[in-house]
Amino acid sequence: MRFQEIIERSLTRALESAGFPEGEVKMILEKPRLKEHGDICTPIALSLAKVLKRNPLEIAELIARAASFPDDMVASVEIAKPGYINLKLAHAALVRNLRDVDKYGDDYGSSDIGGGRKCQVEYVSANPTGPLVVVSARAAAVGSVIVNLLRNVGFDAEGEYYVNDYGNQIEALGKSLRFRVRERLGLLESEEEIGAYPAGYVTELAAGISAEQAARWDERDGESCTSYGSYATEAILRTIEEDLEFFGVRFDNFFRESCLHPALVAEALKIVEDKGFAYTREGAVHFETTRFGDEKDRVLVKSDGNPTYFLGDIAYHLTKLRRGYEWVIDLLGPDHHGHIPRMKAAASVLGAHERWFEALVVGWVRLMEGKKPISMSKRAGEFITMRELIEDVGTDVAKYFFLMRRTNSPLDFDLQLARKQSDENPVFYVQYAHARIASVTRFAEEKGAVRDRKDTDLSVLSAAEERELMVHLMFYPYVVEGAALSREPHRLTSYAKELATLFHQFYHKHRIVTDDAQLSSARLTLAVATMQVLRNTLCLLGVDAPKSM
RNA sequence: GCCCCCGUAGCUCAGUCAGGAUAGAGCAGCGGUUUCCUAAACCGCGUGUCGGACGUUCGAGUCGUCUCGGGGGCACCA
Repeated sequence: MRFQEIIERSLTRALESAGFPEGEVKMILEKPRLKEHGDICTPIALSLAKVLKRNPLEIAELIARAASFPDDMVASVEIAKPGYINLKLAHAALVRNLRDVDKYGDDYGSSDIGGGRKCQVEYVSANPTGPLVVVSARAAAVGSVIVNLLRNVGFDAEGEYYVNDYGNQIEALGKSLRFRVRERLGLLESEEEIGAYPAGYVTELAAGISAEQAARWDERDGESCTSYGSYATEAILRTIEEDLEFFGVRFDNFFRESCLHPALVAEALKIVEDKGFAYTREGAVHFETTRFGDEKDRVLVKSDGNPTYFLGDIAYHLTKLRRGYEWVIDLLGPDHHGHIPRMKAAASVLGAHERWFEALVVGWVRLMEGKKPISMSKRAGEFITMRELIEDVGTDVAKYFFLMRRTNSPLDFDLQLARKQSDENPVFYVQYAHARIASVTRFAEEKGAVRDRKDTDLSVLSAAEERELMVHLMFYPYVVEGAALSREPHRLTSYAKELATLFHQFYHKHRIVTDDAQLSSARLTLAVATMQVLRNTLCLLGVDAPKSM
């Protein structure tokens, strides 16, 4: 059982025996900002004071007196100013945790609170009409970490990429490709237009198509350009997959929109109609999403008889429901946040429970060269791709930058800063702590210093820096759990940075490998535990944990 | 016009979901630390209208209303 649970239970019992109503207020454990306030605090008495209209300090006093914590868990209980109850962890608990880190290793911090429930995170899902751009890189970083986090706390989580390989845009892409092919072959007629995708990568694709091939496609498809379209889509999709691989992001599945047509799309439509949420106006079938709080009703079938993207998306989510996911998370691009209400409406009509569908919006990424924003225009074909970004700054740096901030907040990505292989670059700070410990263990080995797992007397770790480091290690499972349950990867980067700081401070003040075999062994145990937790954190972030730098 | 996101230190951001203890980091700037396990490190130096106003509260960066500024969305496109 986690220490938080033990403490929560003790506090709940204390509330009971002191005669305070249980469940009236939520049990909250916090990490105090100031060291003097102990390791854990709870404002429970303050919350109760509000409900009971009594003096919070008195309540805190009564709870503190009624509470009995295990001696090997809590060393002291204090009440403070407005009504806080501050707890100090027992050294025995910190030591026990150190042994747990050693024992569980890569699994330290994982849990089973997900209960094996099957869930899915859909992310990136960029249209296969061009290379991935920078905002997709951010989505890739964030989405993959959310999958890692959910798995780590016991969910059966999968990552999926929805491939929109169907519809107008594919046809438009085909037209642009045909233009480039005919351009190369000198077959262009004066009135032909380049179409929606003038960028250079289409020209490159055109180079791989022979005159014979083009002639066959033209004969078969005429103006629809479907063969050009599917050729381009497949080629682009392959580079997308390669680029994601290069970025170290792996999907469990690429789901193609084309396989939804026409059967599942028809089925989805029928469900909306059968449930009475569809009507026809001006020849188009509408979905009354306004009944679920959307701004306006949305078209499902256009008056030309073709399904909209939205209907396809409903069919797609129908498959998610049928594939047995107990909940699904969609990472949406910043320009798609307006789709959330209609998707919630759709999920509801499909019969999903209230919280089945969750949308997370990934914020904008603005690339900066120092203070200057880099202007990008997708139409003009001027943009920096994900590939170019990670070739420029490296995958670890790119990922870390994307994961340092809250998912939905806009991000200025400073290329100048990211390129620097120096202390200005936060990812190296954390990696350096890991490499430094690895180096110390090598040194210890040379000197014959041993980290004896069983017999080491860890009670000698009594310095302030040692204690703080141990406390922080103890909080790791709590941080992972919080990051997973709130879908906030940036908590991991914050945690890693703090842990690195605490280690560097400890390292600076105390020599690890000395003539004192007992002390060396104890400090090595602490250092190695820190390395393990740094590695676990970096692993969740998908960032390398180097043994030397 | 309606809706969503953002507005916290010179810069980039945590903290807002669960209201509480003197609002925190990093970077930039200035000064210091190495006979000793990696100085990609450590230590010291911060007078912030938490965009603004009003409200709820014993208590508001956090909740509510209004407002200002920045971005985005409001297609029978995907």
